Amino acid sequence: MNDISIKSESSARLRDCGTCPIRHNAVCARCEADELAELDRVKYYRNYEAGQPIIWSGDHMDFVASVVTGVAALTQAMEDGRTQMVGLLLPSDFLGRPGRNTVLYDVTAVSDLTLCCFRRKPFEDLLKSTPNISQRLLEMTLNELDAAREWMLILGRKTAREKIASLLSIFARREASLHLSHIPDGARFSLPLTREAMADYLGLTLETVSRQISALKRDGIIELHGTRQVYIPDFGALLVETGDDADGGMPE
Amino acid sequence: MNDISIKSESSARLRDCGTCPIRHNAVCARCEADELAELDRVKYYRNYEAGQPIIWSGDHMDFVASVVTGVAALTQAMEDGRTQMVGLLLPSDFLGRPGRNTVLYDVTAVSDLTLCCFRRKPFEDLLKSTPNISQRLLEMTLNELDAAREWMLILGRKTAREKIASLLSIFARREASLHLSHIPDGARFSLPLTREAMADYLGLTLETVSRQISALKRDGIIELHGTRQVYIPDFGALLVETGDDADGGMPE
DNA sequence: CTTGTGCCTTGACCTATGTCAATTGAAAGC
DNA sequence: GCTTTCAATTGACATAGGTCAAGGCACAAG
Repeated sequence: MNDISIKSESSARLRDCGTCPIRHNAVCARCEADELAELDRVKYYRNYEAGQPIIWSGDHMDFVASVVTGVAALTQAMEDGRTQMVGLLLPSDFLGRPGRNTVLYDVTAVSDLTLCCFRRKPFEDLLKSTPNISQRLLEMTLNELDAAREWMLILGRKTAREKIASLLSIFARREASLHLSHIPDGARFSLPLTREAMADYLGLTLETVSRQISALKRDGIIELHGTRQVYIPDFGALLVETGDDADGGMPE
Repeated sequence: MNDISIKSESSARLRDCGTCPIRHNAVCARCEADELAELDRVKYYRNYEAGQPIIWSGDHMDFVASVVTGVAALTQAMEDGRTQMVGLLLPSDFLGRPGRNTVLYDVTAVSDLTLCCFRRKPFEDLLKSTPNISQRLLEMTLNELDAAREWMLILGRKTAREKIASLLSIFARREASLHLSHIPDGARFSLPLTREAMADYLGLTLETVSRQISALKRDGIIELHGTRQVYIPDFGALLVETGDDADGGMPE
């Protein structure tokens, strides 16, 4: 919600890179004016409503894109309906795979979403000729790989409670990095995902997610306002619940 | 073992890129003679014995490297000893993270291992000046990200039996892509991992791994010679057990 | 051939999480 | 202000996989 739900009316406003909210974080972060102009020639915006599919696994994909506002999810599905989220794209994240014209997972808009799309072929050409783009993309991809690996530890080894705590701390941290400066003690944010989407993210069922959230609430680790607004009185206490060492409780 | 266990005696022989077994797959795959010469100036070889640690999470890492022969594992550990493998590096795979001088996971030699190392700083400079390197690295990183995402589905949603079947089919496929041409019906290979390492890979315990392997054997999906030699009479049957759709059983 | 030392297998039992089903809550349209 | 609808909670119960413990197998060293 809040800063996420810019709808179609704004697509005109967004056409200018100068005022683009992700100007300094996306693939184009390092581009000079002339390079932006090149990109501009192959770009267009697209809007999706919350819940809308963007592409299906196996589809032909003739563009790559940056998420401007909103949240998109990459999910893999099995025949029998089991589903695992394998990527969560937030503003400035990159969607698509230069060098491949087909897509390996379903992509869905989790919230209302605006993409800044680039036609794939010309983008690939730019990639070759513009180190400021290809190097930024390499950096972003390495970051995503690191995130994916952390996620694997969560999926493979953590208990349900630890999984939920980990997810909440990820959101809390991100919220902090956007607005406030650092230490998010007393963080407050609204969950961008339904219980079902959280379950898909964490390899759980929605019932287990619900139960563990209730348990964390009972134990005073989190407070809920309604069903989406989360308040974290003591971030350290939440961290302990994630099972990640770091320090955990500083007393002792 | 077989083609993997080239030991220290060979490190001299390996000094020449011309005869390097990974010449056409590693980061250097696209390099011209002059670019190889540049790389050569900052490179050196290192050998590790099976089981040896290479670096620990948090350590300073002053090199990046290509795996020349052998297998290395990236693992994340939790305080209480739980452990999850998050990457398995095979010959030609890249180790290290340009732009970061510290390492996020433990790296261990799973089998005897030879690395072709590049001093980090000069490698990063080359990366900036040599598109043939940076673009190959981008491509490889995107591939790893795809693999990581497939792995997430395995970790998050598959049953123990499906996990084992998936792992075996991954090995079978790789074996095939090395030696034979394609369809690995009647594949035969030796497991490069102990039961414990497989458990770490799959987010299981070693007992469960053992039980599921026994079960697949009982059901005639695989045959074992000793404890490591695997024979797969009917690859399609194995695929069905992975839970991945594709086609599965062609009859029907 | 004998003894170790690491794997690996197998069994009995336990628990975390999934499954199925009923209820409650809360935002959206009339 | 009601009704509808979709999301979330909660409970009772089932089960896959973890835990603990005892052997077994095979290769290496003597």
